[in-house]
Order: sequence, then C-alpha cells, then structure tokens
Amino acid sequence: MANFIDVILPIPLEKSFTYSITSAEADFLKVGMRVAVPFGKSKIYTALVYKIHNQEPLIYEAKEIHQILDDSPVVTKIQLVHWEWIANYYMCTLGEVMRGALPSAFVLESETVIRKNNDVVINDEDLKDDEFLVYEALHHQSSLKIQDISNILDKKNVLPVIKRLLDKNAIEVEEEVYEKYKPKLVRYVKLHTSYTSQEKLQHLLEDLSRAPKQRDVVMTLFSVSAKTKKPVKVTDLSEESDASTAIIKTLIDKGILEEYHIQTDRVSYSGDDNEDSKDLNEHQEKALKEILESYKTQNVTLLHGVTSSGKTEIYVKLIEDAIAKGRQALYLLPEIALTTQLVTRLQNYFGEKVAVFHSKYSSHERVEVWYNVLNNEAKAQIVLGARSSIFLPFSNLGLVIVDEEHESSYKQFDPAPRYHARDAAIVLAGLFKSKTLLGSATPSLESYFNAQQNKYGLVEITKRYNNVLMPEIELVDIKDKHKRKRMKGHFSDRLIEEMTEALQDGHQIILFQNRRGFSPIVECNTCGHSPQCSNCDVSLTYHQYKNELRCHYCGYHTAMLQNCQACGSVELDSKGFGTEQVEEEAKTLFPEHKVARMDLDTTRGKYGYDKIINAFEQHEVDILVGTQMLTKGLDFRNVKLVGIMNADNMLNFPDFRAHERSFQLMLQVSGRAGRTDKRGKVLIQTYNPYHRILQQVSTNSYFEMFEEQMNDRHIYKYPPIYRLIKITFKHKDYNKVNLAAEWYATSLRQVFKTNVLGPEFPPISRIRNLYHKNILVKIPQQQSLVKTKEAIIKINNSFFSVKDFRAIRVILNVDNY
DNA sequence: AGCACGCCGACT
DNA sequence: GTCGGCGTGCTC
Repeated sequence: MANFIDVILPIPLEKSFTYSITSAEADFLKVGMRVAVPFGKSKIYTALVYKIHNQEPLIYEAKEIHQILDDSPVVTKIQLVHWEWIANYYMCTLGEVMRGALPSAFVLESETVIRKNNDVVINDEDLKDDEFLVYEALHHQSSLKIQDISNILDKKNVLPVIKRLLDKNAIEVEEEVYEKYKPKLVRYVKLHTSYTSQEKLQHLLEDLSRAPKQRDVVMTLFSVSAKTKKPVKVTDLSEESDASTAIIKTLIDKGILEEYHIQTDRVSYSGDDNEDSKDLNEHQEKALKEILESYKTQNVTLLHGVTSSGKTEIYVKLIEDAIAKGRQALYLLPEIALTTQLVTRLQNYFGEKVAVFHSKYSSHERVEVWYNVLNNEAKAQIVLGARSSIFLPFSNLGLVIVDEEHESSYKQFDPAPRYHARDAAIVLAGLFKSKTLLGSATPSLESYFNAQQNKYGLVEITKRYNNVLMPEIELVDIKDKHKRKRMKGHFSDRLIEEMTEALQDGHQIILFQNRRGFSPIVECNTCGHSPQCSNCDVSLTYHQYKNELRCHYCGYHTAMLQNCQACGSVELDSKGFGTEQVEEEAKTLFPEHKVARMDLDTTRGKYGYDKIINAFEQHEVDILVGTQMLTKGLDFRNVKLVGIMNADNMLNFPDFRAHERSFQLMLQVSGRAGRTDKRGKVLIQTYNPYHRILQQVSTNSYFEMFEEQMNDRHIYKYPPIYRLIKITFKHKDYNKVNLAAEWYATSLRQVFKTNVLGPEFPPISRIRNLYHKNILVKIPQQQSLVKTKEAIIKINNSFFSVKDFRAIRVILNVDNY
C-alpha cells in the first residue's frame, strides 16, 4: 500500500500538502517530525508531519519528500491541538502558527548554489561579458549563491545569466539545505594516555625543563584537575596558567596533551544551592489559601494584589507545589519585565530547574531550551518566559502563571499568528487539565470582568508587603503653574521642591515621560513646516543624541536639517518633549547629581537594559528618566519619589482603552516609589487634575475605575462587553484601498448590520509607502464567535475572487486590543 | 509567502 | 534590443 504524509508548510496557505513516502519512511516517521520537502519549481522547505496515511491524492501526483530531519518528533500532539486552536481562533493558517512557534533554527529553507561544471571545458570566447564574470569567479570560489552573483554583476535579476550558463553546460546548480542549529562544543584537554605512568611523566617534565611555559601549563593542568576532579576546559587552563592558546596548541601538536570536545548548553545556570522559599505573611497566606480554594471550581483565577504586595512569593509556592507533583510550570511575563532581577530571584529558589526563554536569546539558545523542555529535562522544569514561550513543547505542564496579566504586549500584532499569550496560555493549560493564575496590580478590564462573571476565580491582596504604605499621590495642576509662572521647563515648582528634598536625603528619583504619541518634532519658526517622512504619513522626530531626524514607523533617518525645506529659513525649533529633553532639563536643574535615561534608544543590545538597571541599583544614578520600561517589576529599594511629567498625553490617546491604560500605567509607575519603610511620594503633573482617572489614580480606586470604565464600554459597545475583530487593508494605491475597504464593509454590513464600523483611516494612514484603512467588526455577547468568523471568512474569500482586489493585503486581527 | 512567467515601458 | 517594473497563477 502506498504511503503518504500531510504536512504543514511555514507559509500562509490554507491548503494542506500531501507527499508520498516509502514504507520504510512510513515506519520511521511520526507526527511532529520535520521533513525537508521540495516545493514549487526548485525550492526546498522545512515541513512538519501532520498526518500519516494511505489516501493517494486524486487530482495530482504527490512528490516525494527530500529528507527526514529529525529522529523523533520535535512538536508534540498537544502542541498541534494548541496550534489548531490558535489558527482557528485568531483566523490564520497552521503554517503561520508553525512559523511563529518554532525557533527559526528549526525552519530551514534551501538556497540555490552554483558550481562550475568541471566535466566540460568552456572557451572564454563563447561567453558573454556577464557570463564570463560569473564563470571566472567560480575559478576562485568553489560555489556561489544567488546573492553573490547578484553582487558580482551588480544587478538584481541574475537568473537569465544563470540560465544561459546552464544551457552552455558551464555550471550546475543545486539546492542546499543547511542545518542551522549546531550544538555548542567546548574544547577540553587531558594528558595523553602515553604519559599516564609515573615514570614517563617524570621524563616528560625533564624534557620540558627547557620550555618552562609549556611545563607550567602541564603542571597547572595537574593542579586544576586535582582540585576540581572534573574535565579541564581549554579556556580555563589558558586562564589559570596564564598561557596563550598557542602554547596549548603546541602541546597538543606534540602529542603531550589530547584535546576532545563535549557538547554543552549555551544557556546554563551555575549558582549557589537553592534557598528555601520565603514564608508567606498573613495576607499572602490567606491569598494562597483562597487561590487553592478557588481552583476547586475554577480553572483560571485572577490574583489582584496591589504593587509590591508580594505576588511573586505566592507564585513561588504554587510552582513548588507543581514541581513536587512532578509537573512542569510556565511563568509568563511581558518582555520588558523579564529582568535579570526576577530571573535571579527565581533561580535562588529553584536553582537550575529554571529555564529562561527570551527574545534576546539567539536562535541556537532557543533550540536548546526547546529540547530541554521537550525531553522534560531537570533543568527545564520551570520555564520563565515572554509571550512566545507558550509555544514550547511541554509534556506535562501542571501550572501556568501569567504575571502582569494586563500588559498589552502579550498580544502579538504584526506577523500572524496575532495571538494573545494570556488567552492562548489559558487554553494550553486547559489541554493539560491544569490551572492558570493571572496576576496583576491593575487587572485588565476583561479579566476583572471575567472574574465578576464567575468565569475566573478572584483573589485580592490589598496590603503591601511588610505593611509598607501605599505612596502618597499628589496631582499638580501645571496649567495653573504656567499661569503663575512657576514652571521651569517641564518641571513645576512642586516637583523641584520634592526632588530637592529627596536628593538631600540621599534618595533616588524616577521621572516618567510617556513618549507614545508625543515625540519631539521639528518645526520651522518662519513658515511652520515640519519635516515629514517620505514613506509614512508622520512627522520625523528629533533625536538629540545623534542629532538626527528619525521615523519611528519605517526607521528612515537623516541628519538634522540646517534649513527649512519649505522656506529655507534657518530658524528651526524642536517642539514637544520626550525623555531626552526631560533628561537635559533635569541635568541643568540638578547639575551636581547624576541623571540617566532609560528608553528604547539607551537599552539596545543584550545587556544595555541590565547596565542601566544595575547602575541605578548601585546608586550610581540619582535620577532616572524613562518610558514605560520603568513600570515593570523592577524593585528599587531606595526610590522615594516618582514624578509623572505629563499625564495628559496618555489620557488623550485616541483609543478606547486609553483611560484604562493610563490608570494602569500611572499606578504601576507609582508602585516604584517607597518600597521599604519610608512612605513614597508620587507627583503627577497634569493640565486637568479633575480628570476622573487621575482622581482614581490618586486614591488608588481600582474598583471605581473598573465600574466607570465598564459603564463606558457598555454605552459605546466595546470590549469586554462586545468582542472586536479589526480588518486592515494595505496597498500602495490610495484609491484601491478605499475601493476595497468600501466593498468589504458593504458585504459585512449585509450580515452584521450596524455592528460594522468604518472603513476609516488610522491616525497614521501611510506607513512604508502603503496606505492603511481599517474596518472594525463588533460582536455582541450573544452572537456566536464561530459563526461570525465563518461569515467573515466567506466574505474574505469572495473578496479575493475579485481580480482588482487580489493585490490588497488584508489583515484579520481578532481581539485587537 | 515566494517564485516563475509574461507583458510592457524606458534606458545602457 | 534588454532591463526591471508588476499583474497573475501556482505550489502537493
């Protein structure tokens, strides 16, 4: 009987693809293994075995697979079920989920390599100029890639040249697939076996008496291996004996030392023995009991605990419990909260059982974590990770913790799958019949709503750890201060007073400036023109540190202009203020204190972030100016004062969640103040101190905020009362986008009537030369989600059967908030 | 998505 | 004449 497999290909296609396999392959292959398959005219892709069967396809002949890439499955059956849920719920293909789920080193693509055909002698005269260039290059290099040839000829389309060379039999082409993941090997050395006897050793040392450096190295090797009783690394030996690797190499070449390699993990933890977890205080103890109680009836429980109420200790207890039952635990955090501080804290309790999964990890490091989780290794019992760690191949997941549950960065926006990690994690936990804990000081409305509706359990902690008082929050009316001329730049007299006092007492200060929607732009004082990005519909923002203008959407940048492009005037002024300006002003106001800034620009690189945090922790910095990054889980002991420079720009952001977000952000930043015995102080500068949200922040009234916001959501039909699906259209032709969006909206309205909003241009209507337009579909609570999606897919299909619309890119975003 | 094929304007 | 633009169709 003929054998076939259906595979998932990492491309956005609905169809499944069938390949034929031999019966030997059929015996070996299992669902979840990777295979390399030919796809299209010449390419080879990595595919994942999805089904193994005997149904021969009727309308085409299945190709054979190229190669099997794994010995055993790298993706589990449960994962595949999870992928199906994600593809279904978030309206994307399994291929897209595969792309997002697998570490990129797992997904190989072929590359065309060109080699000289040595069987045929070619006369140079027979070749045209460009053909000769390529042929000539192959004399020096044994193989060339398409990209290389493109560089040699300095043109884009090189395929015709290759084709002609191929016709003349001068070259041969081949598709090559490279295994991207290579285990890391560490070099070790030992004394060659021929010197192990005492006598021979004596000889050797005498021989080396005239090469003291080499003798040293051999002696060091003895002492090190005697001391540690472990194999000796080349790097360690070189360091201990203070000898260059050249000397060691000489010894190896002489046959005195023998080198060998051992495969190691790139990510490993070597630390002290585990600490016991801390005893919980009465409030934590009570919360833990309530959580366990609620798990009797609920699969998901929301833990609402004020900032620094010690939620982490409760998580630790729950993790301990899961581990004791021999199950794995997943601890999810937003990317920016995944700090060294927290990792160290968890490692103190659980030692090497903790594996970290981070976007700053290299692709190879991710593969290692993947295998460790897949094999249920001891060192991956607890996974601490950002959004994408929900895709790890857990085999026995017993607990999921979603910390900072309200964070919007849990939602993936750009490439599909556009999943929400919190919701996908809840589903994942469900597949393992285990529990999820959502934690936050400022829960998202939807989670709190779910708790109220009894879909989740709810546990609250209202006291901070050690009964530290919540910070005192003061609202400063800067409209009034401006009027009375009590402002110095962006600093009110109150803020300066408080800062002076805090600094005198040797405390640290955090200044928060939300950059979003309010960046420094350049404006001509004569004609009012401000430089625009040529690809996007935005003004360029000014960056002082490099003296350049930059577009935040496409990355376009140029040196700061000297004259206005419109009128030639030299009087250019920068308007608005970002973190840079606050930093500058703070430096001027407090010249004898050290000011640092933390935002996207200053935290680039793997350790850029840690450096700033460390400097601040070590009190090398007195005043830290920063953006949202500051809000996340950082535990600074010595911060007494937090200043929010301007609360209004976040409140006025055009989004239905602006108020909720502002509340969360401000409370989170405030939470950085006074984490020990001294009561912290928070100053919020605003033009509108009577704003409801600001009042609620200042009195720490989550519930009041919740009630009021929910009321708005009811009235305006927004989540969590209604669900949303956003449909985005992109094309470089303005008219086409309009036409397409209008057509789509009309079709939608036939089904969903008034619950279709738009099409509308977003605030920035052109990004990277593409025009954008959005439609919003609102789904009432009683309307079936599944049916709604089915209807949208139907409309989507008929949309793409219109020729004119085929070039339009349509993005479906479920729960786009 | 990528890629080939084919058609069309615009330049060495 | 060929180069590179883009619209169209297809991938087991």
